[in-house]
Amino acid sequence: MKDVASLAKVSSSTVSRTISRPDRVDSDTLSRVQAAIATLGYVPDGVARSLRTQRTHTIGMCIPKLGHSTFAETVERMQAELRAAGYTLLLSITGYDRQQEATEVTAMIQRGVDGIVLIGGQHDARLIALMKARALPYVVLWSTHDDHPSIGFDHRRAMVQLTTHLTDLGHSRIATIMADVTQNDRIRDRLLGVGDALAARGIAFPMVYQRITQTGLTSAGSAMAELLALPEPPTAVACVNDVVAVGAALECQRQGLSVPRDMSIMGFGDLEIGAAQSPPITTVHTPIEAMCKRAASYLVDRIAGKDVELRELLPTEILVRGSTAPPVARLSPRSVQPSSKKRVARA
Amino acid sequence: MKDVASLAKVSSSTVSRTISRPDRVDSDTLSRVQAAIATLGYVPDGVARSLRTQRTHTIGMCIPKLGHSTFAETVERMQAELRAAGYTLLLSITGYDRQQEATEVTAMIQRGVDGIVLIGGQHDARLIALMKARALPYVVLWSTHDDHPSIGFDHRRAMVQLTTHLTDLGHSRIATIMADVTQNDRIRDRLLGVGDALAARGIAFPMVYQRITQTGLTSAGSAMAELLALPEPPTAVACVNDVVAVGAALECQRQGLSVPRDMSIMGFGDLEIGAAQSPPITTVHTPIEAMCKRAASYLVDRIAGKDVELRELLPTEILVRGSTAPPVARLSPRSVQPSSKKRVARA
DNA sequence: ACATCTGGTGCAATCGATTGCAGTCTTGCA
DNA sequence: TGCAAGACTGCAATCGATTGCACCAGATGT
Repeated sequence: MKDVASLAKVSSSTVSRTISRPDRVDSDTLSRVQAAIATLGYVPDGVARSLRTQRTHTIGMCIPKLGHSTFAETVERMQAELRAAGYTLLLSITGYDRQQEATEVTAMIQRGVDGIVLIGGQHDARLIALMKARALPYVVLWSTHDDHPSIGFDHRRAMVQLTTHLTDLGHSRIATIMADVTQNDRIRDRLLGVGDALAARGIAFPMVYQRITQTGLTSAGSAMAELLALPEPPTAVACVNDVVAVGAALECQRQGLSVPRDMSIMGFGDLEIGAAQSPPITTVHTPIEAMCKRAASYLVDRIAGKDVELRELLPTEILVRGSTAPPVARLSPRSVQPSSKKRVARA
Repeated sequence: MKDVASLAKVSSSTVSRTISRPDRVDSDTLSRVQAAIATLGYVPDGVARSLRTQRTHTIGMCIPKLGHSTFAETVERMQAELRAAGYTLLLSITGYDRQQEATEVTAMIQRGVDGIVLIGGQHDARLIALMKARALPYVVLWSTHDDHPSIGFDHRRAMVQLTTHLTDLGHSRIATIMADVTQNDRIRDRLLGVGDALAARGIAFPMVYQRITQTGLTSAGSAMAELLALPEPPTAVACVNDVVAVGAALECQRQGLSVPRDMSIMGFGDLEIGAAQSPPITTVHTPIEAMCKRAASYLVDRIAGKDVELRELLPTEILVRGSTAPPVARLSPRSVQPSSKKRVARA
């Protein structure tokens, strides 16, 4: 910067102003300085700028997993939104480990991020305290909470609707393939939703019907195989997400069962992998783009010092597709629907 | 920091040393300072430290896409490796847009990243010049190049092997579903590999057999449909990656064709989505973990000032699985193999 | 003709750490 | 007892920008 200044025969203040507020600089001087910048290939030092302005234009984001999951899209969207606002994303993948997350976010805070994006409501208490103490803007995605600025979906309600769709079809032996509930409030809510819907119809929901698995086609397949091996296997399975649903469907296919005739299968999240299947998987659409848009603009506003709030539940949309149909055993003519037709219900 | 210093009745130098080189501080003083740090909840300012040390412990990474692709795993691995070395990842997704990539990486450089990770060999010339001018360590993943520190695979050779597997089975009408070659040297190499293998056997490779598509189950399905609609459809299809292969297989299934009896399908990359299919997709395994390990340690060494080089081709492994078999028309008893068995060849 | 305003520029303090050097106090050894 | 070595600690410069304030010249108003 000093070199630029002396080459253009101005002070460093003017160089600085040339970059940050060109309108405050005489047009003659401006072009002289710009020429100097060009010939010297000067790139301003963001670290020094950040030290002075106390702003890094960097947002930290922690997600549990990137692999075959919905979070990839969340990251992609979030990154796009933030880039548009002039921010860069610091990413960390913490594998559902709260402690790890706390460590990583603390490191991010040390690096001076202007804001934080987290997934879900369960976090290390000291981490939350740290962010609040520093008045560091942050936002929680994928679920909504009283004690966090957050935007998400009503997982429980969506699952009630989805499960009610199954009971309406006449199913009474309904199983779930979920992930470990303790690590994840969103999945807990989905499981509760299944319970709600079944309880409302007085349908039993025995523990043997509640399988736990990792997200992944293979492990989902094993879980499905276990269900099929039961003395009285279910006629329908609600899965924690579309990947698991596809894994379950593939296992059925492998065992010579037809979906949806012999087994109805539901997913969650409306991923392409589910939509492209034949039959396509009945699921619930989660408007990730809208979620990321709102979250990003909240964060940006918050960083700008605005006193905004965010505590929002976005509507979800049940997508009834070909993978669910009435059970063969107790096919009641009244409730039969052409299973290939698409029906939509709003939440 | 000043507060901590005065509370502990030492100078700020000592506070600094307490954090960075505790062995240089008297144990009494040390504990006094640590106590002060704890009571004040002091977190050192990484930006200031970076300004002074000229090191941010941050690595910038640009990838083309995150969605349903192999790059998710690359990011996840890379992040894990770098974290272990004390680095945080700055991520940007640039959608195969070179200009965008240049802009984003420049922004990262301004933010003071210690190193850069890029995918593939095609980049904006000014960007490369900028990195070289600043002697900024960087590494290219997924393909190897003379003019970049790089580590990848021999896509062409792997594809030759894969295609030769098809010709060995007796196929002579072999099509490809690739992505746009102009944006991506890796895909170009794979396409060249198909050409090589076919030329070696004197088999024609007409343009109608060379479909271009986006990665994605749905668009892959349409490409497959187009191939099937040809007056003389292929008997085997080599796809740009496993996602596309699965999309193609699903389309076949939808049209009532059986894989591999009526159509042999090959993928690339050994993703779970391909392995979990029935039949599982024949593909080539790319050792992403090893690649990321080597790349990360190269970068770390480079940042540490070591004068290391990296220009490596990692071995790939052809995984012959159930989705490929001899064509029905010219089934020659000698070359038939049980299609569910797995056979492995090293590259 | 004089006071006032305004646009353009430079000075110098500041952001919050790190670190070479020098000073002080022990301790060890001859 | 004297002196060197060694262990701690503090001083102050430094990293590279930003920005409030002061200053100056020229324009404007009365």
